[in-house]
Amino acid sequence: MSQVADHRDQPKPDLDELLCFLVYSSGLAFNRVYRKPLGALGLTYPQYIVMIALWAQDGLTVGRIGERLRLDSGTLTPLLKRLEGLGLVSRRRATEDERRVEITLTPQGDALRLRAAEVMACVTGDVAMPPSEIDVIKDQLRRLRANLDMAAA
Amino acid sequence: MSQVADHRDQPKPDLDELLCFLVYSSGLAFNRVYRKPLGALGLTYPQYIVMIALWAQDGLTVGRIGERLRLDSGTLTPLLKRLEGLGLVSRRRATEDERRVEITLTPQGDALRLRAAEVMACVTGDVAMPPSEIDVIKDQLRRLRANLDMAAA
DNA sequence: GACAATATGATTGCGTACAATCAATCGACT
DNA sequence: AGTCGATTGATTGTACGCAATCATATTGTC
Repeated sequence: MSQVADHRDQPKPDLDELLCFLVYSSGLAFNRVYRKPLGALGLTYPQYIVMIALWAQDGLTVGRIGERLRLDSGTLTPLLKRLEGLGLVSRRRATEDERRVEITLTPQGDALRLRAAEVMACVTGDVAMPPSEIDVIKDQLRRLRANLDMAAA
Repeated sequence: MSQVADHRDQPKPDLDELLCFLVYSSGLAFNRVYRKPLGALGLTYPQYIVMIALWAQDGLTVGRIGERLRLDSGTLTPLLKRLEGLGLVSRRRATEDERRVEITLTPQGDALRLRAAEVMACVTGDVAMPPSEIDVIKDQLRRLRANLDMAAA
């Protein structure tokens, strides 16, 4: 009994059945939630995560920031120049190795830490899921991302 | 007993402890995995999901595509013009309501369905997680996204 | 020292994302 | 017919994200 299959029998995947689309659209949704409170600080979401990286460890080079955020210099260079224009960070060539550019928080950049913590708490509330479940999602996303990284390498 | 807390006691969140960053960076990782196989078809990831929406239901207007993909006309109009330039879709004003622009698959656009299915299967392999676990993640992301949508509304 | 190989950012070009705004159209009501 | 309000895309401007390329600086080797 051979099975006949024209393309009407092909799965017509609803986008919400695709893991890739759920990740993609959830990222857009996060961005929309962050837009307003971060906008009050003058930041975009990618700028915010750069600041988080610097609050955790100041004085990183462009390359190290890129490793942590998984972004390349084509993204980071103009972004960091904007943060510099906002007076939140300073960029200067390392004296030991003039290929490197070290990014340092200014006092204003450091001071933003507290207001940013409020944004984080606010968004955590918007997620509106129990901490135990959030931990599960985070663990799954870490493993998913690791698998994708492996495949893209 | 008042507690002293300077900012060194503040949590210095590792980015990988933040749900928002895991979603964000997983989206970038998906994009990187899709880039090569989709590039062979001449598509970007957002163009690919537009095509998926059209393969599921042809003849959608710009606005309806935007609803399904959660993108606005500022994103879709140039994207659809590129798909038109690739010969995959046609754009024409609806005669009944000339505000609407209907997007229709060309034969070439429809034909791409099969090659796209191979890409999907390939990426599904790259995800490298058991289907039961994928179903769990998808369900969690749907609920997370719904909560974020609620907060952003 | 000379020179190749490597490392590191910067630049350019293309394609999203989205806010804000605009233009055209439609619907309903007078 | 005329007009007001709402709908729908298109346009503009800003900001990512990344591939490809470039310029500079460093390291290793001779």
